[in-house]
Amino acid sequence: MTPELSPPRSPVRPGELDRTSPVPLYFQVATRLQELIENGEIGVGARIENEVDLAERLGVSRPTTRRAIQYLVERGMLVRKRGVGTQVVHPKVRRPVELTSLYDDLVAADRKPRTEVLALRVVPAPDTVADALELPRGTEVTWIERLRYAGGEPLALMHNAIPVDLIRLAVHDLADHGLYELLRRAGHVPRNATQVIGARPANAGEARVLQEKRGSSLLTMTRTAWDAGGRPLEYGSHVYRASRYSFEISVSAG
Amino acid sequence: MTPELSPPRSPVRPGELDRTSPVPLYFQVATRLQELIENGEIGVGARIENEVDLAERLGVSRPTTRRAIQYLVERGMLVRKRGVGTQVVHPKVRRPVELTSLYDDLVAADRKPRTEVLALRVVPAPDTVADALELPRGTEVTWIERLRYAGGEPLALMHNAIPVDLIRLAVHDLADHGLYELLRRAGHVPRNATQVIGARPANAGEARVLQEKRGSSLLTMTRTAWDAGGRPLEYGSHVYRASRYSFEISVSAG
DNA sequence: TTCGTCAGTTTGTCATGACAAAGTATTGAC
DNA sequence: GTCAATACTTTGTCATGACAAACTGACGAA
Repeated sequence: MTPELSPPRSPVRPGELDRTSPVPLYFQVATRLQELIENGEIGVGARIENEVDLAERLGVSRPTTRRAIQYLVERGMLVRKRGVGTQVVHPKVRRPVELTSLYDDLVAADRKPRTEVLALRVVPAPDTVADALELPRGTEVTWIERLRYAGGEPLALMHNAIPVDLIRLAVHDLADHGLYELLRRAGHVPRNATQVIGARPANAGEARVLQEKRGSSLLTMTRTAWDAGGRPLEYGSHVYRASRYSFEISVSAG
Repeated sequence: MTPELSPPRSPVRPGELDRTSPVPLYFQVATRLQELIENGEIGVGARIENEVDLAERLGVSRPTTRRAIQYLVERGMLVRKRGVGTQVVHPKVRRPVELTSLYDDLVAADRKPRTEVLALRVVPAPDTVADALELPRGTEVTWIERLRYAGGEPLALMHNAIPVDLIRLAVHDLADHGLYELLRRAGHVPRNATQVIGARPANAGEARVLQEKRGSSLLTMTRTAWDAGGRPLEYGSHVYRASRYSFEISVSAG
């Protein structure tokens, strides 16, 4: 029943820990373990060394080792069973570590994104937008309209609203970078978001800028994003060409 | 800048802890804190008592208190800042605790779901399905086709494949319960999933059963779900009427 | 006023030690 | 041979103690 009972490997060598570093010990251990797993040096299903031995061999305490392992358990790379041990789980279930934006995704997929900024101005927020951003109705927000290209073809028409006091945006910044990258650089790290994804036929204006036929299917997405403290960062209302794009989403419970 | 600096409340009273219970102390503390937060007895933005005092007052060690708080931090209810304290965050950003299925969602929204089972048989898995479920190509799987109604109207056409050795399914079970509920009841708890969401026009057959016009927009979703150990539980390929349904998704990083 | 310094508060990291609970493997009785 | 009891392994829980790092606010010097 038990998978390959390969002899527990030696995951991390003691010399690799740096006690003078500002990086916490548990994090150094976790990072090294993660590398070994991602490089396949500890195969899927294999058991890692038990906590007690690992701690002793590395010269750290058991709680420190435990915390390192726990860190990887929480992001779904390892599973622990009392009385059995700790095993590496299949890579597919691992949780994404950051909230990504379309631009980041396209860059990562080498699809050569380009952004055309259609509008950038400060306007009073419509009620739905103000409610989403938890601002008093009528508060002014930075309003952005962008056309996103990938591989030379139009892909999405994007509308965003951002609280004015959060960040000063310039057209050339938006042309060269994703919105989330700019927010992060300004110290506002998106951490939670709710998205509503739907579909509808394209109207005439959308069909024109997206080079689709009128009536063809579009994916729609409205999103509100918050930082770790629950502060609303961004409201977005976007349409994507369904013929060229789909959402890939990882969900994990617990 | 700081929100209401209400005096730190007394969140948990010492008498509420039961050291003879098999429920871990840290979990008892966490549960009680969670109740207080959800009941609004500790308001959004309010600071909770600091770790050291709380531990002393409850008669538990600081690590135990810390672990309780950490538990709530990880599910997004609390935020900690070194040198500042621990605050309650806005309810909107809290992470869902379970992977829900369409049926559960409809029940919760009181939209009176009904399910018509169109097919339930064992067939050799197509290659894409076998790959998704990590089975050898050609392995037999349980294949389900269902038509899901809500409020008397057709809503979605659903196709699922499930490893045969996982669960024995009966038509009447599927008619009365969601697939995830049945899986959970059989001891297979879905924990992670990847979904790909897209859109396309309806073909003739889909339009007929869903009572839509041919060519109207449909939402498509393919999903693979795994349990905590990384074992594939289910592959699904579904289409939804875009005019009646949209996906609401919470994403959280870290 | 403005800036830096310093003390105080609070969370973050780490070590050591102990016992409990769950699962596995072995042993022994029948 | 089968089954139950036992020993062993491994993770889970909890306590105590210590110091570090980040933030706040008050104070004082320029």
